[in-house]
Amino acid sequence: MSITSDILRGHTEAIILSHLLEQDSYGYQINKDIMKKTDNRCELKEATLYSAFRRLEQAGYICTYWGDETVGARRRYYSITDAGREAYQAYKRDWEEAKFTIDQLLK
Amino acid sequence: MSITSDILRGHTEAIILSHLLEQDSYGYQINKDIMKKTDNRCELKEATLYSAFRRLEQAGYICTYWGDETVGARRRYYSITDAGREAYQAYKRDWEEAKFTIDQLLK
DNA sequence: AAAATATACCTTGACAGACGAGGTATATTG
DNA sequence: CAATATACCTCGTCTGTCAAGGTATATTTT
Repeated sequence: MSITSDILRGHTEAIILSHLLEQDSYGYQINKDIMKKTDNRCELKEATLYSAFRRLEQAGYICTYWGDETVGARRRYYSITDAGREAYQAYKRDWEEAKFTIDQLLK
Repeated sequence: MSITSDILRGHTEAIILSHLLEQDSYGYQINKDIMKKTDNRCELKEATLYSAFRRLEQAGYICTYWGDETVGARRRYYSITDAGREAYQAYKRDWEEAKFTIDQLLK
């Protein structure tokens, strides 16, 4: 059983930011890590992931740089900014409150 | 602080079904009740509510009938069906699992 | 050596749900 | 008699997800 798009929606950016709190990473790796962390219950589709990266960069929550791979495909790394860290905390508060509120309604 | 549309998304139908488990009700009342239950943290906008009613009816999860008001505006009542009750239980399981999964990702 | 798979990036267009803005009608209150 | 509350509804816009497609390099399998 996997999480539906409509429930996932609104959490994508927070999930990415959370991941970048631990360490800089790149698209393909983030994708794999999220699946692994959740035993494949949650998969951010590539198109979803990349559109979220664009929004996060636009908002100044992440910045990017190319890795210096000498072998293999090039990697675009993402790094969380201070504004991103603040945004993450806000997202997290929203989530805690939303959980409470939705629980109130689904009795 | 109120819950964002994107987090709410995917829960609208479940929230309505949950409400109808208690008793038959009509749009305007459901709207007010939800706001009251959540101290105005969650408001289903009218357009959102009515489009959800259409989907739920289409799916056979609710059925409707007109109230027999002798005074005041007419009311269209909604009633949950057996299929609706089952769908609600499925929604609820999804929600419990989604909570767990998202919590895993937002550390 | 060729084919398949894995790693890694990306874009385009369709789709669905939330909602702002608008509309209708009746009853009550100031 | 105007304003507010109750009660219904539709249309069109916006936004995030994702299926489908593309590129390029490295490794593994046949």
